[in-house]
Amino acid sequence: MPPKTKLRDPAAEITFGALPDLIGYQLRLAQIAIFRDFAQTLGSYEISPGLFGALVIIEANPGLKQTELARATRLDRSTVVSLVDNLERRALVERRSAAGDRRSNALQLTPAGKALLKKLQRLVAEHEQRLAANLSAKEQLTLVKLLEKIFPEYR
Amino acid sequence: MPPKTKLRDPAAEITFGALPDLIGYQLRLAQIAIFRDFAQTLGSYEISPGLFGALVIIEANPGLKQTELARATRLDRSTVVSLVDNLERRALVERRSAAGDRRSNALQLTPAGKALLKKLQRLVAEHEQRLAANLSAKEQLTLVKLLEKIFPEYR
DNA sequence: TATTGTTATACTCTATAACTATA
DNA sequence: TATAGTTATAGAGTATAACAATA
Repeated sequence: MPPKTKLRDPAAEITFGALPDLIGYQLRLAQIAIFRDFAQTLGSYEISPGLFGALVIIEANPGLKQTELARATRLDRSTVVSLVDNLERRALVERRSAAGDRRSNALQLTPAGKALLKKLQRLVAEHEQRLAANLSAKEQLTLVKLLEKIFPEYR
Repeated sequence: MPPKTKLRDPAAEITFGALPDLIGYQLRLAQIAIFRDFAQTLGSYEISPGLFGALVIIEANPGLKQTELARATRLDRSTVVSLVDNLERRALVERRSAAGDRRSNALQLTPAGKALLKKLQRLVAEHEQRLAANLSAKEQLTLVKLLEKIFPEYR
């Protein structure tokens, strides 16, 4: 007799094979959930995790060039152009002329950008509390430390 | 004098403000690196983490319906249509007629699908070893356990 | 009425390649 | 020659809404 695939009991639970043991899989699942909560938390502001990160980096490094922002965010230079377009259209970021190199832009938050970022940071802190609701303070620290050990050579 | 934004020293390193302490941020960084290594590892096979996960789930639950696959992968039903189209076009998955309900498809791996999945699983195991290269066996286990505690209500 | 799969459509995120202006 | 920013374009991945077939 040829080997036939045994079909599953349609009433049975779906199983996930070896997936749940994979770090990559659990990380992806966690991120899907995190992304949804993030979007819901910042709902009215139309700010993605990527845009939030860019705002934080620009605030921490006022005057940085787009190429530097691209490196810091792991995005292509061309992708950063639309990202900055987006933030500038909303008057959160300004492209200033950089002192000493007329090719590059010096990025800065506008006062409105700074004010918005303050609000966002409060909301993101709440979001972090929610995602870590089942983790002790010590576990949260451990988690960050372990995540930092994944492909540290690419950071 | 009006408060002026102090520009950063152009020779200085870029800093990341409060981002590195955020679980969500570290998770995103880790995932970007993992995704790139995954793609490189499975390079010639054109299989994304999502497609790999779908193959594993179909193998573990032969005969499952598209709607069930959608739930398991956290994708919309319509997204699963193109996912299955993709795998069926490559003769890795078959849509069989489901016994007892002519609306639904019973999904199964083809022999070619099973053979490919075996190869992929070996490659993914290598990929996991690489991403966890800096983690002890105990740390790997801890990491998975901690990740499972993030928004468990969405799993 | 409700569910399954499907289609048409659109939106977000991202990259590659080619261009320009400056260095 | 090389770099900074830009544009045009394309591809992946995803979702929403409306529909036909079937339950």
